[in-house]
Amino acid sequence: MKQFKLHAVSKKARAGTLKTAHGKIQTPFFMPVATKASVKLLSNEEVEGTGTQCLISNAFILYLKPGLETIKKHKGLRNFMQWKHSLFTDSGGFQVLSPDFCLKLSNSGVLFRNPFDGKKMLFTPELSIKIQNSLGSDVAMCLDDVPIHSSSLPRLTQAVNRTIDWAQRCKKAHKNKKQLLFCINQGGTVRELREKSISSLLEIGFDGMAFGGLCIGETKEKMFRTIGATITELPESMPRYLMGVGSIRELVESIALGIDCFDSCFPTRTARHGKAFSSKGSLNIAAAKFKNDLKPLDKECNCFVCKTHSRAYLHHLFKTKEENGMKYLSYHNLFFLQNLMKKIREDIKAGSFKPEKYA
RNA sequence: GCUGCGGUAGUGUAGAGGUCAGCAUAGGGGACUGUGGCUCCCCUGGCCCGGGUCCGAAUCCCGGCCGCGGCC
Repeated sequence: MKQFKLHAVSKKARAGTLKTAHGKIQTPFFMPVATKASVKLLSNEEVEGTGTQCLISNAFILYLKPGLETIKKHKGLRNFMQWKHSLFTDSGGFQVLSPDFCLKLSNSGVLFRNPFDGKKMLFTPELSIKIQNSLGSDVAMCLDDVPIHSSSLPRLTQAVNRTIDWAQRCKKAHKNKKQLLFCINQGGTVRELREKSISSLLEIGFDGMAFGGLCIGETKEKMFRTIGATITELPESMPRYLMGVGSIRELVESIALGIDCFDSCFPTRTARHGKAFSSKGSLNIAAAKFKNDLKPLDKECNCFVCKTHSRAYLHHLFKTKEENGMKYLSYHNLFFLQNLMKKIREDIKAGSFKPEKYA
């Protein structure tokens, strides 16, 4: 992949650059989610301030609302939301399969009910790609079939085969030459299925490879074992994306296995629920012990929240449901995470990356 | 002074002889991982006080105390 350049490898951990139509992303990197074209509670300037290089939005959700017409009138999603840097779009595979939408899953696609008008519609690989082409994101994701983690072997096998078939259809439908296209492997925590998924997808040929259907309830040990055992099948030149991972420990350990790219709602959602990342483990700011704590969330963090506000103040904002509390913790968590990613990139380049160091 | 109504977790309330006394909120703790943004789970905590009737009383009766209303 000529868009991806590796600069350094420290054991299995990699540092590189992913070039998109709108910038160079230093890897490994983390994307906050802007599902509905906005990182919840934060302005673009604030998101930039956290050190974020790239966001990920959601094709399916944006297709439902505001719809493609509005976004086309703005000449694309980046322009619509005024995000100046790189942007991924997720296919919508993860969302459309939720019981809220999904009526019937079949080889042709996902029959779903549009909650805004009640109409039944078929969401297909071709439609997902068409939407993502119109949105004009820098990286589009293939539509995949994501089985729940407790699925039977036949169901996992079906999902692997269907995801391969859908990836083929996505590739065929993909017309936007400025947009990279990443595929997604499946297979639960069954090594043979993952390997089959990976080899078939490699044959079709994509700009990047995502691990899908992980971190959805299986044990962390199984997740890491699965990634570790199958990531070796990938060519070095291919960027590897672990979808849906956003907690410190999982990020660090996945980077140690050779993952380059992540996205997750975890840092911002957990922030809205009062939990702040820190170098000494996360803290629940609403807990009574912080009522009179004058210290910042993390004394080593340079974010404006830590430089300005005490834990006691943030505790107060949560207890009184002032929404700045959620905003400040969202900002801090993203800043903390992006700062950690930066340190990790530097350490990989310096050859001093050790997973134990950060968690 | 007389009379009526009412007193149930910190707060607001349900409960009309047998309830593990229900609910909401506050308080304490936990969860959240390709987000339909204020979610979910767990825990603590209560029948105003005395008597009486009854196998059994938050519930019925009597007396007190307190609150609100009405009348002298």
